Amino acid sequence: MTPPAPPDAGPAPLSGLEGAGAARPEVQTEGDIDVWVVEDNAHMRETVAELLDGRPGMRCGLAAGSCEEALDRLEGGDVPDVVFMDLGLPGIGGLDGIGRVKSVSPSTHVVVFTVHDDDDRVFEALCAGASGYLLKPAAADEITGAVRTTVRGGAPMNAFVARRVLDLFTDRARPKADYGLTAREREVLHHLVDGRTQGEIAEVLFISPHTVDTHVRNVYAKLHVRSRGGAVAKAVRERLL
Amino acid sequence: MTPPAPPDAGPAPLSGLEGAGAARPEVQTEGDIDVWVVEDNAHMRETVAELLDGRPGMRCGLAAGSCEEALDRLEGGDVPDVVFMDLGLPGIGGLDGIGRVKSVSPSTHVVVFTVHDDDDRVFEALCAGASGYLLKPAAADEITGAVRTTVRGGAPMNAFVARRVLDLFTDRARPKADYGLTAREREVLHHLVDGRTQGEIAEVLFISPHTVDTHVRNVYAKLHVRSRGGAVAKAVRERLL
DNA sequence: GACAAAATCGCGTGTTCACGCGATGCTGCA
DNA sequence: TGCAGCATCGCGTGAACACGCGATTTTGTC
Repeated sequence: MTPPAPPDAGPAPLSGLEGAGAARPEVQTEGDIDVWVVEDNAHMRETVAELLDGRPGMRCGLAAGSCEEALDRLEGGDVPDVVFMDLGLPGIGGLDGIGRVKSVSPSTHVVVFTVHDDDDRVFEALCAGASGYLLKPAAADEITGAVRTTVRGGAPMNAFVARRVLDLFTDRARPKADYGLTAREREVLHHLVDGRTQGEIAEVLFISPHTVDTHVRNVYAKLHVRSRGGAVAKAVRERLL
Repeated sequence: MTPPAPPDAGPAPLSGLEGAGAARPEVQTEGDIDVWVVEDNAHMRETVAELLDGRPGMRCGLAAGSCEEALDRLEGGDVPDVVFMDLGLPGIGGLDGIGRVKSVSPSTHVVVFTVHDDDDRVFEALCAGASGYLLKPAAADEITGAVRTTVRGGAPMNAFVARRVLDLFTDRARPKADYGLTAREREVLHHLVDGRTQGEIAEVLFISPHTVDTHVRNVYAKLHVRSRGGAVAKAVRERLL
């Protein structure tokens, strides 16, 4: 887990909140982390952009109001290190935007930045390739910290989003239909998934092939399928074993 | 994501580090969060236990050196809110321990507390039902924060563990063997998974059943299976579609 | 333009499957 | 004491499958 310690300008100095457009250092070294902000709310966009530009070791290379704008720049050849992506965007939504950004530039880390924290959006965003999930409102240090964490190979998200991720991916949420299969039927189904023929199953279970046949029929009936392929697919997909 | 705001005694007062066994308040209200610590290193165990007992709103109900000890108490009827579980334990290991604790008391949150952060252990721990993953060494506030976060429905873990979780569950890490299937073969395989017969597939694709048969054979050869069930299972399990 | 890979089509044969229509025991439960 | 649910066994039939051994055409690439 030891962070690979890539581009980082050391611990962020306690610089406090930057004043509105005051004298900010315009030095943008090539080694800086290039962060793009895609956010339709102009005020929020500017605030974040200024925050990023005001911190050493990072800069805001683009503050776009839409995915289209960012994608244009991307296809132009520019490649940011991190993209902060709002989800509630006009035109190409943020969820689609994540996938498009990643397909054009797989090395770019996309961090979702949104007020929405429902299961579906979290799930889809992460499946689309997001490397982090930040909730608005976020403190300045949360945002800059997320940038540094991300380029170091971490996935910034709070504990509640993390829990959602866990629940989503470990199926604790899923009801897990069982179709009323008996133990014996499940056992037979298991062998079917392993690619065995009815005859082979009969040998393994020390029962008649006819009995296996009966079990298979019952499984088909309960799973509402009419073929081996359908039964196996349903069993694997819905984890009925 | 709004935390359901359950038992919580407000923000932890900045109590500093507690002195060694000094006069600590022995008030243990029934409403306190009951935390058990399972950790074979006596010094670490005592340190954490004292930390927990020293904070308002929580108490350490058990400081055990082994899973067996904790499981005995569990089966005796005691049910903690949170269990801090070390992974490198003698006897029943921590990974097994998680599953056992959860099976006896599903409502108990198990938080892993370990120095190990490799993929396999993180994966197995979370699959076994862990609600969080804390890395040693951890600051006092990290530990008590993790307790509060957990009972509020969060999953405490740092950004690097979170990234591991993401990578593990979204298969970004997995090489994703493709067995050299051609586009057409993948298409046919897809229909097989959907439970269609070769004749039906032929109709859908406007080709001869013989051609479908050939494709199916090639798929079998490439997947090293000799039956429909085997092919479908492999396709679904390894996401070849 | 040659060559390889892929996609297409064909036949025959033995095996396995899906399903129709039975049947007998055993167990738990009302 | 039923009676339902489960597991077991049996036979027959037509369809689908797995595989052996061909073939031609299309497509892409060097």
